[in-house]
Amino acid sequence: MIIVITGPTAVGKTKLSINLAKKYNAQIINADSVQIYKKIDIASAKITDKEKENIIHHLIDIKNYDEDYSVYDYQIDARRIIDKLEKENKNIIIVGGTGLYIKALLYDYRFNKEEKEEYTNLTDEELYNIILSINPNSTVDKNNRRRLVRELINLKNNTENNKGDKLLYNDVMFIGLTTDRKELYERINSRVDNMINNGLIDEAKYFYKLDKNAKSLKTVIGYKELFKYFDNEITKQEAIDLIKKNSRHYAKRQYTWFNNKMDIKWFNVDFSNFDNTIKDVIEYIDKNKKTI
RNA sequence: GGCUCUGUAGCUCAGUCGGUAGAGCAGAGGACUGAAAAUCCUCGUGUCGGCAGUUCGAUUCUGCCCGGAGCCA
Repeated sequence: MIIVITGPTAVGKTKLSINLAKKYNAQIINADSVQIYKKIDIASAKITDKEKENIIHHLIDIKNYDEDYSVYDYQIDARRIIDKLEKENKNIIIVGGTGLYIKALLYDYRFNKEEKEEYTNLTDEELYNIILSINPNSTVDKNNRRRLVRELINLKNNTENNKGDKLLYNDVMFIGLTTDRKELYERINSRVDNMINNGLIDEAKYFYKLDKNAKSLKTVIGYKELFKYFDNEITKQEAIDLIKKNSRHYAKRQYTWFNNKMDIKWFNVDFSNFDNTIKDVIEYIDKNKKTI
């Protein structure tokens, strides 16, 4: 059985995952694109060794900040782990908020080996025109450089995206934790304050000194804002407010993905008594599981 | 008490030489196949502080009133 636990940031996914892992004797596979990296701990609200309660966690802390990692790698790594665990008849819990990673892992997303290319010498418009000359029916977003570059690479490699809507594994349950928007935003705001009080600034400073332009670091919410503060572009308070805002926006984007790309069974979290939430989820799993 | 400025979208403000108004932020919705905590797109009707006057017509001009800021006494 594979249980996917997802949802926006700050709703209690980690806590639920440990409870379910104990209940179903499962191992956990991380599905958070930032927790892949070592030492990005506070910023990513990574589970601590103590909180793991001896549950085996995969794909956490497997890369250094100066190493690249992408969906492509994740798909390979995570599928390998699933295959191994399924052979051993183990239950699997996938936890994380990176929707694309989950989708690419469990559905038939196909990536091909390829050369990297940035096309730095071409403008967006030039890229767009080249794409149209090769494929007049292209629907790429002409303002989105990342997509333009991607599209052109695909065209040059003659690879087309498959539909990717076929689930590759049996007995998978998608569980989402949610709460109303106002409550979520309040939790996000206070979580950011906690991070600040628990050493986020030191953690960011550590990486800032190492390499503030590292690809893996400069996109992390909590670092990118503090880096601006270290560069004296904004005040500390402005940085904190920015972190909160970006976290809120991030949560909103997560919802857009989950609501439109995946079929998820949502549970409203009872924050006053989380055990109720755990009970509801277990009830649902026991009713819908096909194996074990 | 007198003088000056000010009251417009949740917030900060712009604007209408009189024809009922628009930006930024906040917020909302969406896209998404190799940085996805990324990247990108779309969305702004609100007694224009209140009452009266002038006017075909006032948020815009005038008067009074009620808030706010400053200066002088």
